[in-house]
Amino acid sequence: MDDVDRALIAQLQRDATQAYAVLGKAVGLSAAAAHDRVRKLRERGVIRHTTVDVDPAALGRGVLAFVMVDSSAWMGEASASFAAIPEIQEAHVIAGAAAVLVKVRTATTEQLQDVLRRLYAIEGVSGTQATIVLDTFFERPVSTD
Amino acid sequence: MDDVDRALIAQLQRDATQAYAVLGKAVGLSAAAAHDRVRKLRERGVIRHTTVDVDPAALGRGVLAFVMVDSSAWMGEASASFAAIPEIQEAHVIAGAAAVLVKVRTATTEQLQDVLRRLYAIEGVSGTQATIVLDTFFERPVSTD
DNA sequence: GCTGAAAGACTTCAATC
DNA sequence: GATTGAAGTCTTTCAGC
Repeated sequence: MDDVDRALIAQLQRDATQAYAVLGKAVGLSAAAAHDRVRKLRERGVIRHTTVDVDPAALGRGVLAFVMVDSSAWMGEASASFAAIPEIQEAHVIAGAAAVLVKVRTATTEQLQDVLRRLYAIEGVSGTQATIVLDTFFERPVSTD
Repeated sequence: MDDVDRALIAQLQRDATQAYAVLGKAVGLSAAAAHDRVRKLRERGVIRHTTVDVDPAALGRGVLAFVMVDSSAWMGEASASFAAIPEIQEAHVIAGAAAVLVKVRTATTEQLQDVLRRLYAIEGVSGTQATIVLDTFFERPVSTD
């Protein structure tokens, strides 16, 4: 994991459709060498997978909210219960109270309310505090700096 | 934007390196037809770009926190100030108080403290409340369901 | 809007330094 | 590890339906 690897990752985060010849030239490597480096980064799990970034609004998910989910019990094993709600994009166990922070995307605020209802149905959930996002400044890949 | 488009997007979110022949077969289309559909989804901005998903820990960003940034003034134009801090992965203007919610990834909690210091240096910022993530249940693409 | 085929470009591997 | 060159595969385009 040296500076060349980091430069390759930064390039791929920007555009993973680049040909290895172009990618190599950008970091000062031949196509085959760039290919070999990227292959190893994938093998080692540094690069998990290649995906597409989709406009949430185009998929009918224009409303973004963060919801703090309070619970009366340890939620460390409740991952599947949250994953079963497709509107939930992320779920994190947080420090402090026994709580989970989730990132939710819905089409409307009515649907957000419905997600809250489904959250309450999860065993142990005792409360929710939703925070609606008015504007997203940016969402970007993990920095390689 | 029909069910076939949604199926194509779901496939690409899972693995954007698939050949169009494979992609087409998965949704019941020829390679050329799948290619044409995906090209149009890109043109229309539904698919914004193709990227790689990187393990944050491998990049020395193993600590995740969400920070609520309170301010004494309207923060609607402060995007660049947040973007200048590479440890900040996301920044959202939220409803309620004049506040911004940011997602931060650092190597250590000491570095998180340093990010808080840099946040305070932004014009108008009056306070921060950091919430450290103990465990991430999941982070996934926007659902096509 | 889809199919099938052809041309060109890219990935991928082996040999070599 | 990196490079060069060759082989195989995939992307991309276009005429036809």
